Amino acid sequence: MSYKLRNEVCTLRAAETLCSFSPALSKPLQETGGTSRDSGGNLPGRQQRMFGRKTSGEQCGPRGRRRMKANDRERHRMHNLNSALDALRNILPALPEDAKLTKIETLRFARNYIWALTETLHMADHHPHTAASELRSPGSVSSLEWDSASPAESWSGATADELSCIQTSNGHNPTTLSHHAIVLIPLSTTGAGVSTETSLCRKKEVWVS
DNA sequence: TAGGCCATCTGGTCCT
DNA sequence: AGGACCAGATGGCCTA
Repeated sequence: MSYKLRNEVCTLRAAETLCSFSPALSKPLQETGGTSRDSGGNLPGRQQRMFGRKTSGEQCGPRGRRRMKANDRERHRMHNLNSALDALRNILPALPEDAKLTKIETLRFARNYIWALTETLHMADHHPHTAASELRSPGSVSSLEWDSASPAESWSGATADELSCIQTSNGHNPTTLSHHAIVLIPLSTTGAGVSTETSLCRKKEVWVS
């Protein structure tokens, strides 16, 4: 089962569980819960257990109603947060269709990506005459953790103006992506003494399309 | 089977 | 008072 499908099932069950608590709440969920995740599928085990769980939201009375409203808002808030993450994933460089970054991966990759772009701009200011035609073929490879917490440190092997473009694995199975890499193929401005390829990769494995 | 990831519920805290 | 935000808890699914 793909990552995406797994989450579809998960959200579906939660949605239907919610409906079981209060049919009235199913509407906002369908409207905002955003996404295709809320449609289709059957209702296996997890929901059965959720049905059985006694929550304060199930209780009638003012307190129970307040809790249910708060739960609804919280759910809505988290859906918005996830939508923002999806939007962020969409503007990150060319990931394969099926490959969805996890939340933490998305944030870390975005951070690293921004860092790379910033450094590229910075170096472009210092070397305005540098042309894309000077792109060289990759040579040595230095592997870096894909979700490195500190891009500036992790990418110290390459000067900033080397970081020019980003490629990704084009594997179709999302689980394969976790074993492959997103690779920054650098531009060389001087052609001397610099590493020619820097990668963001997971599990120390570099894969270049 | 353990670990990772996820959605949801929940109570506390802060803000308007 | 009510909403937003946060972090902990819970439980399901998947992969290695």
